[in-house]
Formats: sequence, C-alpha cells, structure tokens
Amino acid sequence: VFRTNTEKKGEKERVRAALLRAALRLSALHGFASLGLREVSREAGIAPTSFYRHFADMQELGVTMSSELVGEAIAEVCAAVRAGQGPVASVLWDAMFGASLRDPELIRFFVAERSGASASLRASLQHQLARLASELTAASAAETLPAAAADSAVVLLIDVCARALDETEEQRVALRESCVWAVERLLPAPGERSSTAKSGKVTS
Amino acid sequence: VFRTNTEKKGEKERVRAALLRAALRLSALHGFASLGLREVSREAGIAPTSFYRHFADMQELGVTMSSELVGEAIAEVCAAVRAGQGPVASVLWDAMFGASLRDPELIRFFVAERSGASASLRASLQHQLARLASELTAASAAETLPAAAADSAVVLLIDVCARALDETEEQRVALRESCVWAVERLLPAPGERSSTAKSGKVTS
DNA sequence: TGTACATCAGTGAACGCGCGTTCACTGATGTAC
DNA sequence: TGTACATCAGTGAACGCGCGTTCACTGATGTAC
Repeated sequence: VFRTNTEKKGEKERVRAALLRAALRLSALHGFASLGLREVSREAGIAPTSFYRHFADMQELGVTMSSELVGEAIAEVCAAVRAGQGPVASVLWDAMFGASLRDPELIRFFVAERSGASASLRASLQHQLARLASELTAASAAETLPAAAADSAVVLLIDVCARALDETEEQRVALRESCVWAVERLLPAPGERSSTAKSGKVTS
Repeated sequence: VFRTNTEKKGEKERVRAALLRAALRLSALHGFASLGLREVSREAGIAPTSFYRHFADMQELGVTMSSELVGEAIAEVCAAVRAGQGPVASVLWDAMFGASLRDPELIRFFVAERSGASASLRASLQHQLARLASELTAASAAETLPAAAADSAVVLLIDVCARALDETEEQRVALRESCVWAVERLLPAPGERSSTAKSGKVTS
C-alpha cells in the first residue's frame, strides 16, 4: 500500500514523457494555444480519457513542459557558462545554439510561448529565462550593468537561436557573429570599460 | 454599376474596422491563434455569416491586422525617429512607448504574434519590424554596424515596451533607462566609437 | 509459497457544445434611362 | 423626375465535426498475511 514500484511506475513515466514530447512536436506546428487534449493524446498513442491520469488539463501539461523540458536545457546552458573557457558571449552562443540543434522544437516552444497566450506558461518560461540571466550576471562585471542587461541579452540570444535554425550554414555563421557581438555589447566582461554614458546625450 | 459610393461603402468600412478591433481586443485575452470566426463576429456585433463579407478566413484578418493596424503604428514611430531631435534611442523609446500607451493591445499583439503560430502572420509582422529597423540603420553610423544590429535593437525595444505596460510608473522609468541604454549600446550614433572588438577574445 | 485483496493506468461509449461553412433570402442603396 | 433593375452587406437555419469531460469497467501489477 505504501509503495507501488518498478514496472508499473516506469510504464507510467514513459507514457507521461510521450505526452510531453507529443505536445512539443505539435506546438511546433500549430502553437501550444491551439493544441487540444484529444490531439495530444492521439499523437502520444493513448485514449483521450487516459490523458487525465497524467495531467489535470492542457495548462498543467504546458507548465510541466516548461519546468521539465525547458528547465533541463537551461540548466545545461548554465553549466556550460559556468564551466566555459574564453569569452562569455561565445560560450553562451555555442551552448544555447548547440542545445537548439539537438532539440529544435524545444527552443521554438520557448521563444513562442514566452510571449504566448497562457499567463501561467509565460510566467514559468520567464522564470527559466531569469535563471540563465542571473548566471550571466554572475559571470560579468555586475557593478557596471543595469539590472536588465542580462535579461536583454538572453531575450536576444534565444530569439536569434530560434531564427538561426531556419537558415543556411552561412547565415548561421553570420547570425552567430552578430549575436555574439550584441551580447558582448550588452554584457561587457569584467574589467572592460563601457564607452557609452548610462543615460541620454550621446551625440546631440 | 461602375462605382458604389458614399453611404454604403462607409458602412462596410465601419464594420470591417469593428472586426479588426474586436480581434485585437480578444487576442489580448486568449492569443490570436485561439480566436474563432464566430467569437470575433460576436464581439464585433454581427452575425457569423457576415464575417465572410469582409475576410475569407481568420488568417486573412490576421494579416490585415498586421499590415493596417500595426503598419500605421510603425509608420508613426518611423516618422518620429526621422524627425526626432536628440539621441536616437530616447526618441525611439518615447515614440514606441507612447504608441503602446495609446493602444496597449496593439503592441501586445505585435510582440506575441511575431513568434506566434501562424506563418503568414509572423512574416507580415517581421516585415513591419524590418521597416523600423531600416529606419534606425539609416539614422545611425551604418558602416560600423553588423547588419542585424538594428533588428536586435527593435526586438528588444518592443519586448520591453510590452512588458513595461504591466509595470508601475517607477518600474517604467527604470525600464526606459535600461532599454535606452541597451539600444545605445547596439546602435552607436554616428561618430561614436565602439569599444568592443567585433569578434571573440575580449577577455580570454 | 499461495491466496485473497487493493491499486490504478488505460479504455470505449456517451453527453452536450461551439465551431466553420453552405445556402437561399431580405432589404436598403445605388444606377440606368 | 419617376420607375425598373442591379448590387451586395447582413441574416437565420441547418449541416456535420471534433472538442472536453463523465462514467463504469478491465486487467495487470503490487501488497498482506
């Protein structure tokens, strides 16, 4: 009565993962907001009624996609930044774009639903984004940066990564350079001096 | 037979505008992808079947929202940048955030659907964004900028504008400063020197 | 070990509902002469 | 000017469809003793 173990639990876990992957695959096509419980269950190979054994509704499934699937990818990128050698911006791009290549649907989901229709999903994805941003702030010269600089850098990063997936290899190289350049501008490494005054009146 | 004029045309135009505004209002709540033809028609005060007198389907309505509603707002911001006195970044923020305050649902639509589910709508909104980006490139020191710098600046700008709408006045001031700072970093005004090398190896 | 019981993921039938779309029609407005 | 006709935005009834959700049930797995 206390524990139900091994075989039974593992099987449930596999179906749950199938639902998450099915939803990810389908939202790359139509967008998460337009997904139906029956559609996702069909794609996962179970009866519609079985959906409820795993999630209360589509909203709960969406938040789980964020906290588990996106969360794991972000954790990898954070680890790469923490451990990385050389310029932060390059390490950051390579880690994030690498993750995007391994799982293109995941970053598309991330970018699209960060501004999507579901408030709870937006909030959950914003939290994932903030995790990476605070990792970046820690890796930079914190005292000279506006609080939102790292957030801006991450917003740009994921946007460009998602767009780069649709491009040719040549274009990707150009986008990498352009994105690394922008992130370096936004996140000067420790010791680097900013050439731009913090507010207004640069030219005039 | 050749012309059908005055009263009749004006009335049709008014219903058409009501449909566009209804769709904008509703997509601020649920997201455009989840809108139905019946729902929009109801909100606009017409019978569902009358929808077809104006648009072939929801996709066509969405693209029209982009080209007409968003298009007009972007044109205003472009004009402000072209005519503006002082630092480009400040003028840009004030024009864009001013437009956002006047029509909050419009910029939310812009930001959300730029990464949304409909490919044709995405493309149309990307076009609007590019119009503003090229205006900015023209206002800056073109020869020193990566091609995508202005695009990055505009992506950041609209993202922050949309988020600022949900914040207190204090927070908005902070977001303005942070966004202006970021845009200035990405778009140095003519004559300003960049302190960051174009690729890699800043710290090592 | 063997037996009786509890758990619970998965199921198929059924429900009421809102959807997109078609159709033939109305009636006000505009045009021809 | 008056009359007959054309146009066309808006309508209500009707259709078939896929949706989310409920329900009672099955049967394999795990537990108690």
